[in-house]
Amino acid sequence: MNEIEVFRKYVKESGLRNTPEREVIIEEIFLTHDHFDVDTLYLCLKNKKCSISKASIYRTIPLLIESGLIKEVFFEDGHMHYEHVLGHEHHCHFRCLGCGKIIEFKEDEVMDIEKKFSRSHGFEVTGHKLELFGYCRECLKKEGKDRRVSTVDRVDRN
Amino acid sequence: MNEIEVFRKYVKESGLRNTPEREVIIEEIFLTHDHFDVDTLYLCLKNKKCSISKASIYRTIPLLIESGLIKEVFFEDGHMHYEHVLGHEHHCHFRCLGCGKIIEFKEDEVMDIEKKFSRSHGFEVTGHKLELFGYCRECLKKEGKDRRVSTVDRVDRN
DNA sequence: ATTATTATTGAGAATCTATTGCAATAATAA
DNA sequence: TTATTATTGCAATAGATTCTCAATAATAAT
Ligand SMILES: [Mn+2]
Ligand SMILES: [Mn+2]
Ligand SMILES: [Zn+2]
Ligand SMILES: [Zn+2]
Repeated sequence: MNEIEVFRKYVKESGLRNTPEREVIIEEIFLTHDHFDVDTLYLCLKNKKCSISKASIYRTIPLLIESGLIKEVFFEDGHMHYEHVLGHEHHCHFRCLGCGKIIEFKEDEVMDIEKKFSRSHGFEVTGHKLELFGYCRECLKKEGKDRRVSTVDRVDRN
Repeated sequence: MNEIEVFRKYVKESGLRNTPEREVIIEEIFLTHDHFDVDTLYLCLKNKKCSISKASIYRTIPLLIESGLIKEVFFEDGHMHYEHVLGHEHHCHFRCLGCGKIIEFKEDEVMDIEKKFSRSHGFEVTGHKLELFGYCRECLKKEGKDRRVSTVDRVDRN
């Protein structure tokens, strides 16, 4: 099932109605694999044949989340950013404090942390969000200061 | 050095000026160890002898972050929430999707993830933010459905 | 201690994101 | 084809944060 089919199914099962506006929004979102936000999405659609009101976009976002198509990634620059869920396996993010670049990476060890916490607290853990931050290679080079450690692990953080 | 002393040092070194308003804000923040947000901080101060304008609070927050006293924890309910850095060792958060409760916990394994990522990418990782979410014991009990797994680990998530 | 410099304050205006009311429209079911 | 009512677009609104500006006050220099 592609994103449109998933959404149609969700809409039907929820007693909602599908509309061309909603499908256009979904198509635009899934045109790339990038993170996105409401405003750039709105402007992209505006610069094409089909312009859709911001209100409709804002009203569609929760439906896309509810239907499992997208999710919130992070709040930045005063507004929320989203990313695909369908067709993307779960991943973590690294944010460069120098240039703002976001790098995605896959990490299984977090599952161990989930399990450990779940076991020790008797909670059910359904997911996580992990963000690392620091400085990317380019930014380190730019600053002249090379990465402090290379093969040897860094010691004592705090 | 306590929080006031740290801030005075920061202010001096940065060529800024210290003010009673700023010290009152800092004192109020460090009165408890809880997460906080601008509005409740503003109301707390208003309900005491010393009322301080919201503008000043908003202008002080970045200074407190810059001086290493506090940091952003998460954006929720339409506004940012903060927590202490000074006097609090780094920790992760669990958020109950049922009741909204936040649980703090300490976790060393994330350091391994940092190191692993740092090594494999040649980046310098300076920190991280890990949030788990799911359902707390009370919410599981309330729902009748007990935690799915107890001693045996849960398998296959996605 | 006095004065000069200029960062900071408070009040309100302005901005920005996100939500909502409402009349017109259109998707579904009968 | 008709009836029902969810959805749309627009404008109004709410809420958080920033900004403007005149008055104030913290520091540095007399
Ligand atoms: Mn991502
Ligand atoms: Mn915390
Ligand atoms: Zn960078
Ligand atoms: Zn709970």
